[in-house]
Amino acid sequence: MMDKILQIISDAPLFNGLPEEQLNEVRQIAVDRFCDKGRTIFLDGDPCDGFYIIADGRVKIYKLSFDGKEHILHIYGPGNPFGEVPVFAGKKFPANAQTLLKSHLLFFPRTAFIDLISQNPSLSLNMLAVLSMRLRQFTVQIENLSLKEVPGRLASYLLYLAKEQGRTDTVALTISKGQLASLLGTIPETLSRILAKMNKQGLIETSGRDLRLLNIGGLEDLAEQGKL
Amino acid sequence: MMDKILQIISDAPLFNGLPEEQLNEVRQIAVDRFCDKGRTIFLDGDPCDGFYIIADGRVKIYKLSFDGKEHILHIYGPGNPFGEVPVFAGKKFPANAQTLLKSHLLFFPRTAFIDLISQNPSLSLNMLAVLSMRLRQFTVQIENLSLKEVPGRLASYLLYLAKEQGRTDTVALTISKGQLASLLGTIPETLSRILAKMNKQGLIETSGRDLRLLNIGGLEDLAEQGKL
DNA sequence: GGACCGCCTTGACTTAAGTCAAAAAACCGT
DNA sequence: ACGGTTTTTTGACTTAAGTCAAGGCGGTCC
Repeated sequence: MMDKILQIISDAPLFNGLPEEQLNEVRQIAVDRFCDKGRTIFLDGDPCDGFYIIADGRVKIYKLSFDGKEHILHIYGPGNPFGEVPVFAGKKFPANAQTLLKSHLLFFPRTAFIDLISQNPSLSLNMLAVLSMRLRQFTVQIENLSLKEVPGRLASYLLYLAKEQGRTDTVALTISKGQLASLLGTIPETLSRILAKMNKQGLIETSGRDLRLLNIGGLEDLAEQGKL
Repeated sequence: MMDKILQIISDAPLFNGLPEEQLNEVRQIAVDRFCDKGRTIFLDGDPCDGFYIIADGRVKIYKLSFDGKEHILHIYGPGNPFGEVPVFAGKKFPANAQTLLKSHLLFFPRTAFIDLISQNPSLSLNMLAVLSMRLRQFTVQIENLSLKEVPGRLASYLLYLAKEQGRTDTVALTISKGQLASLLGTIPETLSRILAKMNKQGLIETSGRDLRLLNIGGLEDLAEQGKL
Protein backbone atom coordinates (compact mmCIF):
# COMPACT_ATOMS: atom_id res chain seq x y z
CA MET A 1 0.00 0.00 0.00
CA MET A 2 1.60 3.22 -1.14
CA ASP A 3 1.42 6.49 0.66
CA LYS A 4 1.18 9.40 -1.75
CA ILE A 5 2.44 11.90 0.79
CA LEU A 6 5.46 9.78 1.57
CA GLN A 7 6.16 9.60 -2.13
CA ILE A 8 6.11 13.39 -2.44
CA ILE A 9 8.39 13.75 0.57
CA SER A 10 10.84 11.22 -0.82
CA ASP A 11 11.03 13.14 -4.09
CA ALA A 12 11.53 16.58 -2.55
CA PRO A 13 15.11 17.89 -2.79
CA LEU A 14 14.91 19.00 0.84
CA PHE A 15 14.70 15.39 1.97
CA ASN A 16 17.11 14.05 -0.59
CA GLY A 17 19.37 11.29 0.64
CA LEU A 18 17.58 10.73 3.94
CA PRO A 19 17.24 7.10 5.06
CA GLU A 20 13.80 5.56 4.89
CA GLU A 21 13.32 5.66 8.62
CA GLN A 22 13.79 9.40 8.75
CA LEU A 23 11.52 9.98 5.79
CA ASN A 24 8.87 8.24 7.81
CA GLU A 25 9.44 10.57 10.72
CA VAL A 26 9.09 13.53 8.38
CA ARG A 27 5.91 12.02 7.04
CA GLN A 28 4.51 11.78 10.56
CA ILE A 29 4.55 15.52 11.04
CA ALA A 30 3.35 16.54 7.55
CA VAL A 31 -0.15 17.94 7.23
CA ASP A 32 -2.12 17.93 3.99
CA ARG A 33 -3.60 21.13 2.69
CA PHE A 34 -5.52 21.75 -0.53
CA CYS A 35 -5.98 25.20 -2.01
CA ASP A 36 -7.92 26.60 -4.93
CA LYS A 37 -6.31 28.88 -7.47
CA GLY A 38 -5.80 32.43 -6.24
CA ARG A 39 -5.92 31.50 -2.58
CA THR A 40 -3.72 33.47 -0.18
CA ILE A 41 -1.60 31.14 1.92
CA PHE A 42 -0.01 33.75 4.13
CA LEU A 43 0.61 37.47 4.16
CA ASP A 44 3.72 39.52 4.78
CA GLY A 45 4.03 39.92 8.54
CA ASP A 46 1.76 37.04 9.51
CA PRO A 47 3.05 35.00 12.43
CA CYS A 48 4.49 31.72 11.24
CA ASP A 49 3.98 28.31 12.75
CA GLY A 50 5.49 26.22 10.02
CA PHE A 51 6.50 26.03 6.39
CA TYR A 52 5.19 24.35 3.23
CA ILE A 53 6.27 22.09 0.43
CA ILE A 54 4.36 22.07 -2.83
CA ALA A 55 3.12 18.60 -3.70
CA ASP A 56 1.30 19.86 -6.73
CA GLY A 57 0.38 23.21 -8.24
CA ARG A 58 2.14 26.55 -8.28
CA VAL A 59 2.67 29.34 -5.76
CA LYS A 60 3.92 32.89 -6.09
CA ILE A 61 5.87 34.63 -3.34
CA TYR A 62 5.58 38.40 -3.63
CA LYS A 63 5.94 41.76 -2.00
CA LEU A 64 3.45 44.61 -2.24
CA SER A 65 4.25 48.31 -2.31
CA PHE A 66 2.34 50.89 -0.34
CA ASP A 67 0.11 51.67 -3.31
CA GLY A 68 -0.52 48.05 -4.17
CA LYS A 69 2.07 47.38 -6.86
CA GLU A 70 3.39 43.83 -6.68
CA HIS A 71 6.85 42.44 -7.16
CA ILE A 72 7.11 38.68 -7.50
CA LEU A 73 10.14 37.23 -5.72
CA HIS A 74 9.72 33.58 -6.69
CA ILE A 75 7.37 31.25 -8.42
CA TYR A 76 7.56 27.76 -7.00
CA GLY A 77 6.29 24.45 -8.27
CA PRO A 78 6.14 20.81 -7.15
CA GLY A 79 8.91 19.80 -4.76
CA ASN A 80 9.83 23.34 -3.70
CA PRO A 81 9.62 24.38 -0.07
CA PHE A 82 8.56 27.91 0.86
CA GLY A 83 7.99 29.94 4.00
CA GLU A 84 11.00 28.45 5.82
CA VAL A 85 12.66 31.73 6.78
CA PRO A 86 10.54 32.50 9.85
CA VAL A 87 10.93 28.93 11.07
CA PHE A 88 14.55 29.77 11.91
CA ALA A 89 14.53 33.53 12.42
CA GLY A 90 12.11 36.32 13.01
CA LYS A 91 8.91 34.32 13.44
CA LYS A 92 7.00 36.32 10.81
CA PHE A 93 6.66 35.74 7.09
CA PRO A 94 8.79 38.20 5.12
CA ALA A 95 6.49 38.24 2.06
CA ASN A 96 3.09 37.13 0.75
CA ALA A 97 2.26 33.74 -0.76
CA GLN A 98 -0.62 32.92 -3.07
CA THR A 99 -1.51 29.96 -5.25
CA LEU A 100 -1.44 30.49 -9.01
CA LEU A 101 -3.11 27.14 -9.63
CA LYS A 102 -5.22 24.71 -7.66
CA SER A 103 -2.54 23.30 -5.39
CA HIS A 104 -1.77 20.54 -2.98
CA LEU A 105 0.56 21.60 -0.16
CA LEU A 106 2.24 19.82 2.69
CA PHE A 107 2.55 21.79 5.87
CA PHE A 108 5.32 21.11 8.41
CA PRO A 109 4.72 22.54 11.88
CA ARG A 110 7.58 24.59 13.21
CA THR A 111 8.44 22.93 16.51
CA ALA A 112 8.10 19.37 15.29
CA PHE A 113 10.32 20.18 12.34
CA ILE A 114 12.96 21.82 14.49
CA ASP A 115 13.02 18.69 16.62
CA LEU A 116 13.63 16.60 13.54
CA ILE A 117 16.41 18.86 12.35
CA SER A 118 18.08 18.77 15.74
CA GLN A 119 18.23 15.00 15.67
CA ASN A 120 19.22 14.85 12.10
CA PRO A 121 22.43 16.29 10.73
CA SER A 122 21.79 15.46 7.11
CA LEU A 123 18.36 17.03 7.20
CA SER A 124 19.89 20.16 8.65
CA LEU A 125 22.58 20.21 5.97
CA ASN A 126 19.89 19.84 3.32
CA MET A 127 18.02 22.78 4.78
CA LEU A 128 21.22 24.83 4.91
CA ALA A 129 21.72 24.00 1.24
CA VAL A 130 18.19 25.11 0.38
CA LEU A 131 18.59 28.44 2.16
CA SER A 132 22.01 28.96 0.61
CA MET A 133 20.64 28.42 -2.86
CA ARG A 134 17.94 30.96 -2.14
CA LEU A 135 20.55 33.48 -1.06
CA ARG A 136 22.41 32.85 -4.27
CA GLN A 137 19.27 33.45 -6.31
CA PHE A 138 18.63 36.66 -4.45
CA THR A 139 22.09 38.01 -5.17
CA VAL A 140 21.39 37.39 -8.84
CA GLN A 141 18.02 39.11 -8.58
CA ILE A 142 19.53 42.12 -6.88
CA GLU A 143 22.29 42.27 -9.46
CA ASN A 144 19.67 42.16 -12.20
CA LEU A 145 17.50 44.84 -10.62
CA SER A 146 20.21 47.31 -9.85
CA LEU A 147 22.79 46.67 -12.53
CA LYS A 148 20.73 45.74 -15.60
CA GLU A 149 17.96 47.37 -17.53
CA VAL A 150 14.71 45.61 -18.28
CA PRO A 151 15.81 44.17 -21.65
CA GLY A 152 18.82 42.61 -19.95
CA ARG A 153 16.68 41.08 -17.23
CA LEU A 154 14.28 39.71 -19.79
CA ALA A 155 17.11 38.18 -21.81
CA SER A 156 18.49 36.55 -18.64
CA TYR A 157 15.10 35.14 -17.85
CA LEU A 158 14.57 33.74 -21.33
CA LEU A 159 17.97 32.03 -21.27
CA TYR A 160 17.22 30.66 -17.82
CA LEU A 161 13.89 29.33 -19.04
CA ALA A 162 15.50 27.74 -22.08
CA LYS A 163 18.00 25.92 -19.87
CA GLU A 164 15.21 24.92 -17.48
CA GLN A 165 13.17 23.50 -20.33
CA GLY A 166 16.16 21.83 -21.95
CA ARG A 167 15.73 23.66 -25.24
CA THR A 168 17.85 26.10 -27.13
CA ASP A 169 15.44 27.33 -29.77
CA THR A 170 12.02 27.65 -28.20
CA VAL A 171 10.65 28.45 -24.77
CA ALA A 172 7.14 28.45 -23.39
CA LEU A 173 6.30 30.98 -20.70
CA THR A 174 4.83 29.25 -17.69
CA ILE A 175 3.21 32.43 -16.41
CA SER A 176 1.27 35.31 -17.89
CA LYS A 177 3.14 38.25 -19.33
CA GLY A 178 1.73 40.46 -16.64
CA GLN A 179 3.22 38.19 -14.02
CA LEU A 180 6.49 38.00 -15.89
CA ALA A 181 6.60 41.79 -15.80
CA SER A 182 6.15 41.70 -12.04
CA LEU A 183 8.87 39.07 -11.72
CA LEU A 184 11.27 41.24 -13.73
CA GLY A 185 10.51 44.30 -11.64
CA THR A 186 8.59 46.19 -14.31
CA ILE A 187 5.05 46.63 -15.64
CA PRO A 188 3.15 44.90 -18.47
CA GLU A 189 3.29 47.89 -20.84
CA THR A 190 7.05 48.10 -20.63
CA LEU A 191 7.50 44.35 -21.07
CA SER A 192 5.22 44.37 -24.07
CA ARG A 193 7.18 47.17 -25.70
CA ILE A 194 10.48 45.44 -25.08
CA LEU A 195 9.24 42.16 -26.52
CA ALA A 196 8.09 44.09 -29.59
CA LYS A 197 11.50 45.72 -29.91
CA MET A 198 13.32 42.41 -29.55
CA ASN A 199 11.07 41.00 -32.26
CA LYS A 200 11.95 43.83 -34.59
CA GLN A 201 15.64 43.30 -33.90
CA GLY A 202 15.39 39.65 -34.79
CA LEU A 203 16.38 38.40 -31.36
CA ILE A 204 13.14 36.52 -30.77
CA GLU A 205 9.82 35.75 -32.37
CA THR A 206 6.76 35.69 -30.16
CA SER A 207 3.46 33.93 -30.60
CA GLY A 208 1.37 34.04 -27.48
CA ARG A 209 3.22 32.33 -24.68
CA ASP A 210 5.62 30.57 -27.02
CA LEU A 211 8.84 32.31 -27.96
CA ARG A 212 11.45 31.31 -30.51
CA LEU A 213 14.95 32.35 -29.62
CA LEU A 214 16.43 33.42 -32.94
CA ASN A 215 19.77 34.76 -31.76
CA ILE A 216 21.10 33.14 -28.62
CA GLY A 217 24.42 34.99 -28.82
CA GLY A 218 22.65 38.31 -29.02
CA LEU A 219 20.50 37.41 -26.03
CA GLU A 220 23.58 36.39 -24.06
CA ASP A 221 25.26 39.70 -24.78
CA LEU A 222 22.13 41.51 -23.74
CA ALA A 223 21.85 39.48 -20.54
CA GLU A 224 25.47 40.08 -19.66
CA GLN A 225 25.73 43.75 -20.53
CA GLY A 226 22.28 44.62 -19.31
CA LYS A 227 21.74 47.10 -22.13
CA LEU A 228 20.60 47.11 -25.73
CA MET B 1 45.50 33.15 30.29
CA MET B 2 42.96 34.45 27.84
CA ASP B 3 42.70 33.57 24.18
CA LYS B 4 41.66 36.55 22.08
CA ILE B 5 40.35 34.38 19.26
CA LEU B 6 38.24 32.34 21.66
CA GLN B 7 36.86 35.59 23.01
CA ILE B 8 35.83 36.75 19.54
CA ILE B 9 34.21 33.40 18.83
CA SER B 10 32.29 33.48 22.08
CA ASP B 11 30.93 36.92 21.25
CA ALA B 12 29.85 36.12 17.69
CA PRO B 13 26.08 35.66 17.27
CA LEU B 14 26.72 32.57 15.16
CA PHE B 15 28.13 30.75 18.17
CA ASN B 16 25.69 32.19 20.65
CA GLY B 17 24.57 29.82 23.35
CA LEU B 18 27.08 27.07 22.56
CA PRO B 19 28.59 25.31 25.58
CA GLU B 20 32.22 26.06 26.37
CA GLU B 21 33.40 22.72 25.11
CA GLN B 22 31.99 23.32 21.66
CA LEU B 23 33.35 26.84 21.52
CA ASN B 24 36.74 25.26 22.02
CA GLU B 25 36.16 22.91 19.14
CA VAL B 26 35.22 25.86 16.96
CA ARG B 27 38.33 27.64 18.09
CA GLN B 28 40.45 24.67 17.03
CA ILE B 29 39.50 25.05 13.39
CA ALA B 30 39.63 28.87 13.20
CA VAL B 31 42.49 30.43 11.25
CA ASP B 32 43.66 34.00 11.77
CA ARG B 33 43.92 36.35 8.85
CA PHE B 34 44.90 40.02 8.79
CA CYS B 35 44.10 42.30 5.88
CA ASP B 36 44.95 45.89 5.01
CA LYS B 37 42.30 48.33 3.92
CA GLY B 38 41.13 47.84 0.35
CA ARG B 39 42.24 44.24 0.15
CA THR B 40 40.14 41.84 -1.93
CA ILE B 41 39.21 38.77 0.09
CA PHE B 42 37.46 36.87 -2.67
CA LEU B 43 35.90 37.52 -6.04
CA ASP B 44 32.55 36.54 -7.50
CA GLY B 45 32.93 33.04 -8.87
CA ASP B 46 36.04 32.10 -6.91
CA PRO B 47 35.98 28.55 -5.56
CA CYS B 48 35.26 28.52 -1.85
CA ASP B 49 36.97 26.48 0.80
CA GLY B 50 35.52 28.15 3.85
CA PHE B 51 33.90 31.25 5.27
CA TYR B 52 34.93 34.17 7.46
CA ILE B 53 33.94 36.00 10.60
CA ILE B 54 35.04 39.57 11.15
CA ALA B 55 36.96 39.92 14.40
CA ASP B 56 37.71 43.54 13.72
CA GLY B 57 37.38 45.96 10.81
CA ARG B 58 34.81 46.28 8.06
CA VAL B 59 34.08 44.40 4.84
CA LYS B 60 31.88 45.17 1.85
CA ILE B 61 30.16 42.47 -0.15
CA TYR B 62 29.35 43.67 -3.66
CA LYS B 63 28.43 42.79 -7.22
CA LEU B 64 29.96 44.35 -10.33
CA SER B 65 28.17 45.02 -13.60
CA PHE B 66 29.67 44.30 -16.99
CA ASP B 67 30.91 47.86 -17.33
CA GLY B 68 32.32 48.03 -13.82
CA LYS B 69 29.51 49.67 -11.89
CA GLU B 70 29.30 48.35 -8.35
CA HIS B 71 26.32 47.54 -6.18
CA ILE B 72 27.04 46.94 -2.51
CA LEU B 73 24.94 44.12 -1.04
CA HIS B 74 26.14 44.31 2.57
CA ILE B 75 28.62 46.05 4.76
CA TYR B 76 29.65 43.88 7.66
CA GLY B 77 31.48 44.67 10.87
CA PRO B 78 32.82 42.84 13.94
CA GLY B 79 30.98 39.63 14.77
CA ASN B 80 29.39 39.19 11.33
CA PRO B 81 30.07 36.08 9.28
CA PHE B 82 30.31 36.28 5.50
CA GLY B 83 30.92 33.96 2.59
CA GLU B 84 28.89 31.10 4.08
CA VAL B 85 26.64 30.49 1.09
CA PRO B 86 29.07 28.36 -0.96
CA VAL B 87 29.92 26.32 2.12
CA PHE B 88 26.48 24.73 1.84
CA ALA B 89 25.57 25.10 -1.83
CA GLY B 90 27.22 25.83 -5.12
CA LYS B 91 30.86 25.86 -4.03
CA LYS B 92 31.58 29.30 -5.53
CA PHE B 93 31.28 32.74 -4.00
CA PRO B 94 28.20 34.56 -5.31
CA ALA B 95 29.73 38.05 -4.94
CA ASN B 96 32.95 39.96 -4.25
CA ALA B 97 34.32 40.83 -0.80
CA GLN B 98 36.78 43.58 0.02
CA THR B 99 37.96 45.21 3.25
CA LEU B 100 36.96 48.83 3.83
CA LEU B 101 39.32 49.10 6.81
CA LYS B 102 42.35 47.26 8.10
CA SER B 103 40.68 44.11 9.32
CA HIS B 104 41.20 41.02 11.38
CA LEU B 105 39.31 38.00 10.06
CA LEU B 106 38.79 34.46 11.27
CA PHE B 107 38.63 31.83 8.58
CA PHE B 108 36.73 28.56 9.05
CA PRO B 109 37.63 25.80 6.61
CA ARG B 110 34.66 24.23 4.91
CA THR B 111 34.99 20.55 5.69
CA ALA B 112 36.02 20.98 9.29
CA PHE B 113 33.12 23.32 9.84
CA ILE B 114 30.63 20.97 8.23
CA ASP B 115 31.86 18.25 10.56
CA LEU B 116 31.21 20.49 13.53
CA ILE B 117 27.75 21.36 12.31
CA SER B 118 26.89 17.72 11.79
CA GLN B 119 27.76 16.90 15.37
CA ASN B 120 26.13 19.93 16.75
CA PRO B 121 22.44 20.66 16.45
CA SER B 122 22.52 24.03 18.12
CA LEU B 123 25.35 25.23 15.91
CA SER B 124 23.37 24.16 12.88
CA LEU B 125 20.27 25.95 14.15
CA ASN B 126 22.35 29.07 14.70
CA MET B 127 23.61 28.88 11.14
CA LEU B 128 20.08 28.35 9.85
CA ALA B 129 19.07 31.46 11.76
CA VAL B 130 21.91 33.47 10.24
CA LEU B 131 21.01 32.44 6.71
CA SER B 132 17.33 33.08 7.37
CA MET B 133 18.05 36.58 8.58
CA ARG B 134 20.05 37.21 5.44
CA LEU B 135 17.14 36.07 3.31
CA ARG B 136 14.90 38.42 5.21
CA GLN B 137 17.28 41.31 4.58
CA PHE B 138 17.39 40.47 0.91
CA THR B 139 13.61 40.51 0.58
CA VAL B 140 13.68 44.00 2.05
CA GLN B 141 16.44 45.05 -0.34
CA ILE B 142 14.55 43.74 -3.33
CA GLU B 143 11.39 45.42 -2.15
CA ASN B 144 13.32 48.68 -1.82
CA LEU B 145 14.93 48.39 -5.22
CA SER B 146 11.88 47.51 -7.20
CA LEU B 147 9.06 49.14 -5.29
CA LYS B 148 10.61 52.35 -3.96
CA GLU B 149 12.35 55.29 -5.51
CA VAL B 150 15.73 56.48 -4.35
CA PRO B 151 14.38 59.01 -1.81
CA GLY B 152 12.35 56.24 -0.18
CA ARG B 153 15.36 53.95 0.01
CA LEU B 154 17.45 56.70 1.52
CA ALA B 155 14.80 57.45 4.12
CA SER B 156 14.63 53.74 5.04
CA TYR B 157 18.36 53.63 5.41
CA LEU B 158 18.51 56.73 7.61
CA LEU B 159 15.81 55.35 9.90
CA TYR B 160 17.62 52.01 10.04
CA LEU B 161 20.86 53.80 10.93
CA ALA B 162 19.15 55.82 13.63
CA LYS B 163 17.78 52.67 15.22
CA GLU B 164 21.17 50.99 14.88
CA GLN B 165 22.87 53.90 16.60
CA GLY B 166 20.19 54.22 19.26
CA ARG B 167 19.40 57.82 18.41
CA THR B 168 16.33 59.53 17.10
CA ASP B 169 17.70 62.94 16.19
CA THR B 170 21.15 62.49 14.71
CA VAL B 171 22.93 59.85 12.69
CA ALA B 172 26.52 59.53 11.57
CA LEU B 173 27.17 57.82 8.26
CA THR B 174 29.67 55.03 8.70
CA ILE B 175 30.57 54.99 5.02
CA SER B 176 31.29 57.56 2.35
CA LYS B 177 28.41 59.03 0.40
CA GLY B 178 29.70 57.40 -2.73
CA GLN B 179 29.47 54.01 -1.05
CA LEU B 180 26.07 54.83 0.35
CA ALA B 181 24.93 55.56 -3.20
CA SER B 182 26.16 52.14 -4.27
CA LEU B 183 24.41 50.52 -1.32
CA LEU B 184 21.12 52.21 -2.28
CA GLY B 185 21.44 51.15 -5.89
CA THR B 186 22.13 54.58 -7.31
CA ILE B 187 25.06 56.91 -8.13
CA PRO B 188 26.72 59.69 -6.11
CA GLU B 189 25.24 62.52 -8.19
CA THR B 190 21.69 61.34 -7.63
CA LEU B 191 22.24 60.79 -3.92
CA SER B 192 23.72 64.24 -3.58
CA ARG B 193 20.75 65.85 -5.29
CA ILE B 194 18.29 63.96 -3.13
CA LEU B 195 20.06 64.92 0.06
CA ALA B 196 19.93 68.55 -1.10
CA LYS B 197 16.22 68.26 -1.78
CA MET B 198 15.51 66.69 1.59
CA ASN B 199 17.44 69.51 3.20
CA LYS B 200 15.33 72.10 1.41
CA GLN B 201 12.16 70.30 2.49
CA GLY B 202 13.24 70.40 6.11
CA LEU B 203 13.40 66.62 6.50
CA ILE B 204 17.07 66.56 7.39
CA GLU B 205 20.05 68.81 7.88
CA THR B 206 23.40 67.60 6.64
CA SER B 207 26.87 68.53 7.72
CA GLY B 208 29.45 66.21 6.26
CA ARG B 209 28.80 62.71 7.46
CA ASP B 210 26.55 63.84 10.29
CA LEU B 211 22.87 64.21 9.61
CA ARG B 212 20.16 65.63 11.83
CA LEU B 213 16.77 64.05 11.36
CA LEU B 214 14.38 66.99 11.61
CA ASN B 215 11.14 65.24 10.74
CA ILE B 216 11.00 61.58 11.63
CA GLY B 217 7.34 61.26 10.68
CA GLY B 218 8.04 62.67 7.25
CA LEU B 219 10.93 60.28 6.78
CA GLU B 220 8.76 57.36 7.82
CA ASP B 221 6.11 58.32 5.28
CA LEU B 222 8.76 58.62 2.63
CA ALA B 223 10.25 55.25 3.55
CA GLU B 224 6.87 53.57 3.49
CA GLN B 225 5.45 55.15 0.37
CA GLY B 226 8.71 55.14 -1.50
CA LYS B 227 7.92 58.48 -3.15
CA LEU B 228 8.24 62.16 -2.37
C1' DG C 1 50.71 78.64 3.39
C1' DG C 2 49.88 76.60 -0.86
C1' DA C 3 49.44 72.97 -4.20
C1' DC C 4 47.49 68.56 -4.73
C1' DC C 5 44.19 64.85 -4.37
C1' DG C 6 39.93 62.59 -3.53
C1' DC C 7 35.19 63.31 -2.51
C1' DC C 8 31.15 65.73 -3.14
C1' DT C 9 28.08 68.92 -5.45
C1' DT C 10 25.86 71.40 -9.26
C1' DG C 11 24.27 72.17 -13.96
C1' DA C 12 22.58 70.95 -18.54
C1' DC C 13 21.12 67.22 -21.05
C1' DT C 14 19.54 62.36 -22.34
C1' DT C 15 17.11 58.36 -21.66
C1' DA C 16 14.73 54.34 -19.65
C1' DA C 17 10.77 53.38 -17.91
C1' DG C 18 6.39 54.66 -15.64
C1' DT C 19 1.40 56.68 -16.22
C1' DC C 20 -2.96 57.13 -18.24
C1' DA C 21 -6.10 55.90 -21.65
C1' DA C 22 -7.92 53.24 -25.20
C1' DA C 23 -7.97 49.63 -28.63
C1' DA C 24 -7.00 44.83 -29.85
C1' DA C 25 -6.48 40.11 -28.94
C1' DA C 26 -6.93 36.00 -26.37
C1' DC C 27 -9.66 33.31 -23.12
C1' DC C 28 -13.90 31.38 -20.93
C1' DG C 29 -18.15 29.53 -19.79
C1' DT C 30 -22.71 28.89 -21.39
C1' DA D 1 -20.49 30.55 -31.79
C1' DC D 2 -21.43 34.19 -28.56
C1' DG D 3 -20.89 37.83 -25.10
C1' DG D 4 -18.12 39.20 -21.59
C1' DT D 5 -14.04 39.30 -19.00
C1' DT D 6 -9.22 39.40 -18.74
C1' DT D 7 -4.81 40.01 -20.81
C1' DT D 8 -1.91 42.29 -24.03
C1' DT D 9 -0.64 45.87 -27.06
C1' DT D 10 -0.14 50.64 -28.73
C1' DG D 11 0.07 55.63 -28.34
C1' DA D 12 1.05 60.13 -26.25
C1' DC D 13 2.96 62.04 -22.34
C1' DT D 14 5.61 62.62 -17.81
C1' DT D 15 9.15 61.81 -14.77
C1' DA D 16 12.97 59.70 -12.11
C1' DA D 17 17.32 58.95 -12.57
C1' DG D 18 21.56 58.33 -15.34
C1' DT D 19 25.46 60.75 -18.13
C1' DC D 20 28.92 64.01 -18.96
C1' DA D 21 31.39 67.87 -17.61
C1' DA D 22 32.77 71.46 -14.63
C1' DG D 23 33.45 73.49 -10.07
C1' DG D 24 33.80 73.49 -5.05
C1' DC D 25 35.12 71.83 -0.63
C1' DG D 26 38.14 69.66 2.52
C1' DG D 27 41.92 67.33 3.97
C1' DT D 28 46.99 66.58 3.99
C1' DC D 29 51.68 66.50 2.87
C1' DC D 30 55.60 69.03 1.81
